[in-house]
Amino acid sequence: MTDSEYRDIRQLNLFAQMADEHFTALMRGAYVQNFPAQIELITEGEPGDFLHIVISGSVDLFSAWNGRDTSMATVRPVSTFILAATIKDGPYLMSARTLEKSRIALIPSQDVRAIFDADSDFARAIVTELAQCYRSVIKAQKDLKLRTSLERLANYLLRQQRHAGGGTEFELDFEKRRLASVLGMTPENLSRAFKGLQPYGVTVTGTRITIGNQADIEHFAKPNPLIDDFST
Amino acid sequence: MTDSEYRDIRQLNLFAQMADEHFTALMRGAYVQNFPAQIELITEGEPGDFLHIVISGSVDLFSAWNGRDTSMATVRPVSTFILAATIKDGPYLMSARTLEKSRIALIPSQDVRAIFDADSDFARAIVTELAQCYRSVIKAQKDLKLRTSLERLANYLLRQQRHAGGGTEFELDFEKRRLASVLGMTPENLSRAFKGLQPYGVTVTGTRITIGNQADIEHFAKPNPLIDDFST
DNA sequence: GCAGTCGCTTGACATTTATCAATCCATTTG
DNA sequence: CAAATGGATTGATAAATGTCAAGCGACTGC
Repeated sequence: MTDSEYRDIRQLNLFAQMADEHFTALMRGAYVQNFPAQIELITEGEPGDFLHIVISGSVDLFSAWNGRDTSMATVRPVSTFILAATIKDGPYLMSARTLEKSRIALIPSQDVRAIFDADSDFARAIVTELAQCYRSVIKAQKDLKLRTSLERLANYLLRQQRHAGGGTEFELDFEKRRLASVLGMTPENLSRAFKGLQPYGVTVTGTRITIGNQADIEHFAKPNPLIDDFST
Repeated sequence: MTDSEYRDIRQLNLFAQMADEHFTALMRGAYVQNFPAQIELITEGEPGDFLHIVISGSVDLFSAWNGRDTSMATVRPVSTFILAATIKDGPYLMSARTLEKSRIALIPSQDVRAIFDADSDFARAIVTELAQCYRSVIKAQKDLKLRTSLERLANYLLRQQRHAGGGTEFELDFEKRRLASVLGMTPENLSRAFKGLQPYGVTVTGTRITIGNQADIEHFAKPNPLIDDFST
């Protein structure tokens, strides 16, 4: 692990406040590996032996049942994933695969649990992180249960726009087939949904989105902080 | 609060291991109140000033957007709800209403956060509880995204059957309109879904369910521990 | 450069789910 | 007891969403 990677990890909310000694201990036990694209890092159901950190690249969390599968989330650098399985010492509930060439750090779950007991700042950070994750999933659940696919897409675009700086033009940050899966629809339907947003001034060219009329699309999407804000 | 209620709360996973002194301090600051049925205890968006504990009765957690609403979960005695808002010191993401006459304890969120810092056993219990909650929502999300409404109902019935002891006959534990909302469908569709399960040996009389052919319904439902087991 | 691959789009169609209206049925209430 | 209420059911219909098949277009690799 390079010094700069080490510092990036140290600056994550999860690790920022803990004692140097404990952070060093965690990092000493960590493995860092480079993976090519499309490698399955984790298979759901396996024991959650490692806390994962994406240092670079990106990772898709997905799940399968009865021949179907769905993307649950995308993890981008620098952040951790599957903290809950680590804490509960339970099986992974989601599988994970690299979307591109990625660098991943693996910290043994045992170490995380041991240092949780020894470092109260780390304990507090873990609690905050878990609460944040929980609330994110609750929001996703509300999005799914309360909105149609067209509304989900519209609100996704507004979130993405804000994330990209708020300009009228921005890029989708992943391929459409996976966006469709994240939004809980088929790729065919996503195509049609983009067309369905044209009357509200949304135009799409490849991965480039243009919001032609901010008021129109917002009036349609009705974004709500209790569903769409990252922070709350 | 009666002695027996006090003991019931003490025995919750969240409070079982903490120091007596700290538990007593939490309880000293708590309010206990009786509410009639159909009272809105919490409105989403308000600051999460209290950790709630259902002592008796039951509470529906729900959310609304753009004129629609959906039940997210039902809380039954004895357990806590909206721990995450308490921890994050953020707004409630869900509203809560009593389903029947209920007795509720309210613990100021500040107290919870203060004692979290002072009692490492309590801190550990909170982390475990949050991880559990997170994983439950992930499972609910998989249920919603990977299954049709008929499949969700079939798996719900199997879970409920197991929860009721595993016999061929058992009772639904809440009214159908709300079951429909929890499962993400309309009451009309739930009615039809019950009919749709008849070919698999499921019969319904009021709130009483009979599983006529265990193998048949399981073959259709394909329950999966990573979606349907409470514990994992 | 060109064949092959893969993702995206489109159209036709099927399935699933929601909506609306009417009715049934059990429970409550006067 | 009768009327009223509210949930449950049913049927007819509409809307949303998925499936299948075909074609387009960009990128990849020989």
